[in-house]
Amino acid sequence: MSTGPELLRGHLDALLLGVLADRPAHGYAVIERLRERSAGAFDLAEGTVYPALHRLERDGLLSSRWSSEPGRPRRVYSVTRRGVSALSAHRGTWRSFAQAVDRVLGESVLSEAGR
Amino acid sequence: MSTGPELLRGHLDALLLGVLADRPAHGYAVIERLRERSAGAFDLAEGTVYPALHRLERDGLLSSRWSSEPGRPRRVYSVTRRGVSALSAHRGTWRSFAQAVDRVLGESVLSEAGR
DNA sequence: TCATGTGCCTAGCTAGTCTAGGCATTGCCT
DNA sequence: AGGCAATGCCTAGACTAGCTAGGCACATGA
Repeated sequence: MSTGPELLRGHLDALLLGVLADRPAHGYAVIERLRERSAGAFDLAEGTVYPALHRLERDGLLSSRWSSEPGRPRRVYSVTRRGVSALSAHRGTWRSFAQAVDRVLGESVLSEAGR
Repeated sequence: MSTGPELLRGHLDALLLGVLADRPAHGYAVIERLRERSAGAFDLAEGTVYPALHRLERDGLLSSRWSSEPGRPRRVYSVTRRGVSALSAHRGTWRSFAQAVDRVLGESVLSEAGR
């Protein structure tokens, strides 16, 4: 990740559900889309994404099927109904989190200049 | 934390520097200020905050002295010059991170409604 | 005197992410 | 034909930041 390590912690599920809510995709494509959508900020390793996808499927937020299209076999993931509502919850959580950080980081902007 | 576990990962240093940049404080007060400023979103355990303060001091971003005022002994932390610039860097990192998450989470808002 | 709030601290756990590997297919270039 | 890069899947184990759960001491007021 170009934004620095560790920042992602706890937000990955939301991001994966976010890209997949748009339209289904296989793991490799998820990584690319995440990189594109974030303008390069999220450049995740496969070892980060695949286990997370598996976990989300195990928890019923994603479902997968093997693509029947010719060429390399791909596991295509879709967001389930439960996944959609989980994403919606994640969005709310993210908003409060971001707002809280903004408040803490923002309120001392003025005092910063006077140092 | 009321916003959920794990989300804080990697953002704690920025938050601590943020509250202390306003004015120096001792650990216990840092926790209270964080709770107030975030409107209850960040309600951190002492076991989270104290080790982090120690680490920041070890890294030269904070300095501490024992309060000479009557009453209970308190270790009061101030942000050092290096801490101020670290905070500024953290602000930049936070902005790109938040922007990237917003982009990933935001772009599928419309498609969410049609489900 | 006994509980509650304040205030400091740390050892060890937990869990999500990352590292570092492995494997197979496709397509291109020489 | 051979080789290499890109695609595409996977997992075991390491790493580490934050959390749990405990300890200690003083102040205050009931």
